[in-house]
Amino acid sequence: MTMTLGPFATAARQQNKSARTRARLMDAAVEVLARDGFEGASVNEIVRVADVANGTFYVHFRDKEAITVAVSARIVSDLTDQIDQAMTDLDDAIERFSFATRQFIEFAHGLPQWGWMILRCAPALRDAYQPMETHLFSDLVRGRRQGQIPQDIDAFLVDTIFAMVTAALAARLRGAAGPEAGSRVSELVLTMLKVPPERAQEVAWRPVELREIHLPVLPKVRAQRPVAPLAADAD
Amino acid sequence: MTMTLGPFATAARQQNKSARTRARLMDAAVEVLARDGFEGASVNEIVRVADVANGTFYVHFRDKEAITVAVSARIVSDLTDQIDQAMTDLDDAIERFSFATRQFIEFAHGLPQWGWMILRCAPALRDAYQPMETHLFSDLVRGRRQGQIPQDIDAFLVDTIFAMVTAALAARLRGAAGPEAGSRVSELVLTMLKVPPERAQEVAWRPVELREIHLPVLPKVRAQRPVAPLAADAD
DNA sequence: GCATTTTTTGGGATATCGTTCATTTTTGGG
DNA sequence: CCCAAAAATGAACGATATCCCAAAAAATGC
Repeated sequence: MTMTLGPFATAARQQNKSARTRARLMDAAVEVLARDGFEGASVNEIVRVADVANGTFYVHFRDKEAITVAVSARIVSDLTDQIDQAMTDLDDAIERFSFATRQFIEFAHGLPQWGWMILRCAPALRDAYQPMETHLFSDLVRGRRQGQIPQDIDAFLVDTIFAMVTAALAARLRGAAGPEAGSRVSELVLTMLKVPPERAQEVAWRPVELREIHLPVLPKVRAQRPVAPLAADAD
Repeated sequence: MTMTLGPFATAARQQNKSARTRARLMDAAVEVLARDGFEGASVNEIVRVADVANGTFYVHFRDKEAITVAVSARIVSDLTDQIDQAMTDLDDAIERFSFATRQFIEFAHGLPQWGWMILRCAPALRDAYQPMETHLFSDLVRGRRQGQIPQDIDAFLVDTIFAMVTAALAARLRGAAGPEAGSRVSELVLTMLKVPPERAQEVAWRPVELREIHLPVLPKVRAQRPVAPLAADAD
């Protein structure tokens, strides 16, 4: 009966029961959403995977959408935080982009359910995943200001780049591409941005130390829930 | 009671009743799939939209997946056929790519439900939409052989380009981009392929006459169904 | 107009969906 | 160890899902 705990449940091991159950529901939600997509997922399936009574779900979340955005928010913030931390010493925008892309792909590849969930839910819940694009955007305008990116940056371009990176992630997850996926797509993007080819290639393929996956960020422990007569949706 | 007929139903107006109801089911399927996605769509909803008894569905299709691949196959073949026809006089691979991309996006924009259906079902039914990538692939290797594309072509690259084009289509459909979407993404792709910038820009933005939407290709009229005791799935 | 084949119909069997809520179990402080 | 608060439970609701099939309706050939 010693179930292997998911990332959220592991992180919540030291918290009170409510938080622990909530975490198990979130891990289960990731699994189901990754497998069936947002529209195809069902609350019943989530509680089945979480090994929890159906009524328990509604103690913690209002409905399917609520748990999806809660999980998405955590995934997005955990990912961007970790990648940011791993990049504190990088200033050059080109290098930052390449590193972030590679780290992101290898990261999601190491936690495939998170990766699949992102791929399957991002189109359905665009604004929940907006922070990732925003992050990307700010790094790119930095590069523009540094004079390294000749191309003008706007929403359309960021959208395009995001699509390229997620396509690379999809290829990586389905096994069509190996660990070089991040480098390949980096180089393609940089070339597209009219970065000089030698530099694009050098930066994209330079060996780099990717961080270990260390997830999720331990949530702030709160002694007791203050009020909350009914489930809270967003974290 | 004079319902406006969808593209399939219109094309099947002159055929026997079986073909006509089948066509109405397909139009309804497009509408529902575009709105709810593959996982979220239900047979019940399709028959409701088609204004047909639920039992009728199973006379024509085995299940949801069967009708989805049938519709997808028709959409893909109709689209590629029409675009091919409009390109018969174009030899230059660069120009072909740019034209096809622009035509494709404006096309799907003129028939938004088809566009949305492609966007929402392509990830779930990759092989049904493979022909589009294959088409793209062959045009690109042609350009490679013509010496116009310095970049090597492989599945990963085609995947990436396809993702870029569909992202542009999505932006166009949701109103985030105007008619320039096709040109913009064309130029980006060509730049990525290391086509000289001036040429990329010239080809991508040169005014071009896009064909009228003329759909779907009238299906070959067959006097009578020969046998088929139970529904056929693929066309 | 009639008989035969083709096609559609709609209700029924069965399963699962989301959701609520009265009840039971677990938790933790004194 | 006991008791109040917190949390989890699972039976039960109506809605909706898929799929089947005997019967009705429509189309077709003579």
